[in-house]
Amino acid sequence: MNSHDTHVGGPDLAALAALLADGTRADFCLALLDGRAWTAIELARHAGVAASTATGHLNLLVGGGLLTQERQGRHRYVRLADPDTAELIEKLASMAPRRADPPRSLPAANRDRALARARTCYDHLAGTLGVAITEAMTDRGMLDWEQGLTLTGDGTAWLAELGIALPPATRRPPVRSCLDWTERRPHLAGAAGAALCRHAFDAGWITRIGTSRAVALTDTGERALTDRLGLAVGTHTPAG
Amino acid sequence: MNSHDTHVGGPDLAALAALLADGTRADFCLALLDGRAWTAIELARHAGVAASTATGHLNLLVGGGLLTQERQGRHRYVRLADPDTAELIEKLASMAPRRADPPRSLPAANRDRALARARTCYDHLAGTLGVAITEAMTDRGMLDWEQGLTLTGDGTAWLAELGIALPPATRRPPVRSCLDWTERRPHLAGAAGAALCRHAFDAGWITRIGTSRAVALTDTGERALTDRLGLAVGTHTPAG
DNA sequence: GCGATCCTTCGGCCTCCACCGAAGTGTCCG
DNA sequence: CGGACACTTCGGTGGAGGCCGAAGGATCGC
Repeated sequence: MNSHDTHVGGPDLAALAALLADGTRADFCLALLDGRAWTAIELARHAGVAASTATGHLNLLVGGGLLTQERQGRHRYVRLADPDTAELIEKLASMAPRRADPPRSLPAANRDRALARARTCYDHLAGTLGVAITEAMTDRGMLDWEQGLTLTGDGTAWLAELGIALPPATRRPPVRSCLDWTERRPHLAGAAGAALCRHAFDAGWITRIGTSRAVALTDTGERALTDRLGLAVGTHTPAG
Repeated sequence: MNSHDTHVGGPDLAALAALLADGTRADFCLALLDGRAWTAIELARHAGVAASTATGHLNLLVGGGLLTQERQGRHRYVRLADPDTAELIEKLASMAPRRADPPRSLPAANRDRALARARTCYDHLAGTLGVAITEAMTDRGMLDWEQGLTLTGDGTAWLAELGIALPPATRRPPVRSCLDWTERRPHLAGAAGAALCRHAFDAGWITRIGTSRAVALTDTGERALTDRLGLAVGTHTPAG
C-alpha cells in the first residue's frame, strides 16, 4: 500500500486527470470543445473507435461530471458539462505538447486551414478571427489588459449598441482571456465573449462550415466588422 | 489503429493528462503546490513509495515540463516549473472529486486544521487567512470583482505603502482569483498575491510551521493585519 | 411488422505501467 | 578511507484498462 489515504478528503486529482489521460477520451473532449452536442456515434467515428468503445468512454466522462447527456429517441447527445470544464480543457490543450510531425493529406490541410481561420471555442470565437476581433476591441479602448482583462465603459456601450446586455455579476467573469492554440495569442472569452459569438451567429455574421467547428465569415459579417470595429479582414485570401 | 493521427499538430492532451493521472505523481504535484523545492526522497516518503519508484515518476514529470530540477551534491531538488503549471494543478484540484471518507488519526486531523487555517498555495496565501485577507481588501475597495478581478487605485496605493511595487504588465496578470479547495471561496493570486505573500514572510507576519506548507500568523502579523486591513483574525481559537 | 440505425452489455485479448528489491554510482562526513 | 546517505538502473511481477466483435435492446421510418 502507498499512503494516498493520508490525504483523505483532499482532491483526487489523479481520478480527474485519468479521465483525460486516454487518447480517445481526449479526442472526444477536444471535439466537444466546439460547444455543440454530439451523438455517441459521431464521436466514435471522429476518433476512429468502435461504438461499444465509445459507450464505455462516454459513461466514464459523464460519470466524472465532465460531460452532460441528453437522450432523444435512439440518440445519446453529449456536451461539455459547463464553462468551467471547457476552461479546464482549454488550459490543458494550451499547455500540452503538440503531436508528432504532420505528413498530412490535402483535404486535411484545407480543413485545418479553415479551422485556424475562424472557429468556435466552446461558446466564443477563436482562430485568426477571434484574435483579430479581440485586438480591434483593445485598440478601440473597449478592452483593457492592464489590471487583468477588463471590459471598459466603451466596451459595455459597444456591446449594448449591438443589443447585447451582460448578465449581472454571476460567478462567471464577464470577460476572460482564452489562449488560442493555433495563434498562441489570447482572445476574448467569458460571458461577453459568449454573448458576442451568439450575436454573430444570430445576425448572420458567421455560419458553420458543414458540421465542423470551423466557421466562415459572411459578407454581412465582413461589412459589420469593418463598420463597427474598423476591421480589415482578409479571410478570403488567407495569408499563410 | 484509431485515427489519433488525423489531428497531427494538435495538442496532445492525453499525454499531459497522463502525467497527472497517477496517484503518486498527483501526490507529488499537490505537495509541490506549496511552491517550495523538495528532494526526491522527501516526496517518496510523503507518498509512501520506494525511492526507485519516485525516481521514475520525477523523470516523467520533469521530462513533461511540469517540474524543473536542480542537482545539489547528492540531492535532487524539484519544484513546479512555473506559475502556469501551478495554475493548472490548482484548477484540476478545484474541480476534482474529494477522496473517500475521513476515518483519520488525531495528529493528521491537527495537521489538516493548521493547513486549512493558513497555507501557501504555490506563491500566494490560501486557507482561511488567504480568504480573509482577500475579503478585507475587497471590503476596503482595493479589489473589484465587477468586471473580472481587478486591483483598484486604492489597492495599488496600499501595496505601495507596504513597499510592494508591481512589475509592469507582463504576460502574468497582476491579480488573479484562485479557488480555495478547503474554503471553496476565491482568494488573491497572481503577481500581486505572490508579492503580498513574499512581503508577509519578509516582514515576519507569518512563518512556516515545521516543514509543511502550513503557515502560522505571528503576533506581529496579527497586529499588522488589524492595523492595515481592520482584520480581526481568530487564528488562535479556530472556530471549527 | 420489418429492416436500418443507434446504443449497450459482455467476454476475451493484450498492452501498458506502477511497483518493488537488489545492486551499483556518486557525494558527504568523520 | 570507510560508512552513511541520496539517487539511479534493471529485471520481474501483477493489476488496470483499452480494444474489439457478437449479441441483444430500443427506436425510427416505411
